[in-house]
Amino acid sequence: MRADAARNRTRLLEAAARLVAERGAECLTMEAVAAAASVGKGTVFRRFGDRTGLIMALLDRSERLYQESFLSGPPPLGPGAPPVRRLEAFGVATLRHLAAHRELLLTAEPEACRRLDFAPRHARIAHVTALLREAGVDGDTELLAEALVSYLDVALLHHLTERRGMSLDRLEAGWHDLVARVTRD
Amino acid sequence: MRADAARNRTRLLEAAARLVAERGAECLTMEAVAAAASVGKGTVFRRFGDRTGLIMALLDRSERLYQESFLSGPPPLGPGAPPVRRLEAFGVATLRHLAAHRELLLTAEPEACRRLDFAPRHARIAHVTALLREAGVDGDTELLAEALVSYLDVALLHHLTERRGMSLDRLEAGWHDLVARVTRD
DNA sequence: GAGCTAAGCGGACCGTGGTCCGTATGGCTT
DNA sequence: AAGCCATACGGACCACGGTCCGCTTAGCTC
Repeated sequence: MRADAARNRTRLLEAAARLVAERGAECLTMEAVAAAASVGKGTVFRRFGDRTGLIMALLDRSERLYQESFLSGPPPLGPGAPPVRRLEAFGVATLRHLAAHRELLLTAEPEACRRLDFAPRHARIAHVTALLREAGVDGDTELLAEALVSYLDVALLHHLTERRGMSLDRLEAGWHDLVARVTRD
Repeated sequence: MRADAARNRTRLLEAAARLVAERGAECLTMEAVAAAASVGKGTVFRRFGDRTGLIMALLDRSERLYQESFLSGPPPLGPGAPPVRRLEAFGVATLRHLAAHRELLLTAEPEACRRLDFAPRHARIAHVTALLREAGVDGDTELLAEALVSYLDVALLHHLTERRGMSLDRLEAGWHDLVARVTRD
């Protein structure tokens, strides 16, 4: 990547972050970001592909931390704790991660529906599948993982907390319950 | 509703159905429907609110039939069979319903993500909640229903069958497994 | 440092969903 | 039959995501 491209990339990310901070995620239009970074609109698209790509780039740092925490962090989230315990912690961590970035993720989702195969989800599926197997769950663990991870969804989280008035605590308890039901033999 | 409005409504629905049949769901743009019905674009929006509304109207008949089948149809889907058996049948019926209208539903979904509260989903949640209680499942049945219904999602179905190459049979088996795990005590 | 070329840039342009508002008319009242 | 007005119409208009392509420039080569 050429120097000017790298510079523009960081300028765009900074401008985008500033926009979100000052005016909310809804004002994060591609044109506004371009203008705020004093750059052409085409440049934004070349750097990030599309709106979802830009948002993913914005969340990248947080996503890495989150991912590391369950892949190699301390127990009970990371390795060292029994698999079911890790699964419980994973769901809670994920719900909180989603809640923290809810605003941004929701404005990205329209595109992401089609992108149910985007990288973060893949990682979650793989992780849950591994934990289920480790826990000795038999049957179609891959599909079971898909079902479980579907519960850990921003849109669902948003719907249940905002529209249906459920607390995050309740969702977390729901996850514990779900894991317990699925893993007991 | 005035007579001309009613006439335009049916003309629009016919035009939309024709468009989908002839050129696929992707060509179902609001402007194309308006043109095909020889009507102004504004009229389409007034009648159906937005694109999702139009698509829901298009699927309304099928949705009613589907809904009736599990609310008052013959067992094991309808009343008469034991609740767990009905739950199993419900999932299979829903997966097939979704698969049948996949194309149309997918092009509507972008909007529908925000609309996790749209009527059909409500009905499904209510139904599953009732069956879980009837089956003697204790705990947060409402939330458990949300988790189960999240598995019955067009976008997920599409992803798993097209992108991951799973068969519909496998998804149905996965539902049976899920129900078994959740309801056993 | 001149010349070359791939990489990058930017903004005009397009399609689509959705809004708005001035105009037309169905159909009720008298 | 005439008058009235709520209802409905239609298309110009807007915002935004995304594409395209002719122009610019970083930075390597000689």
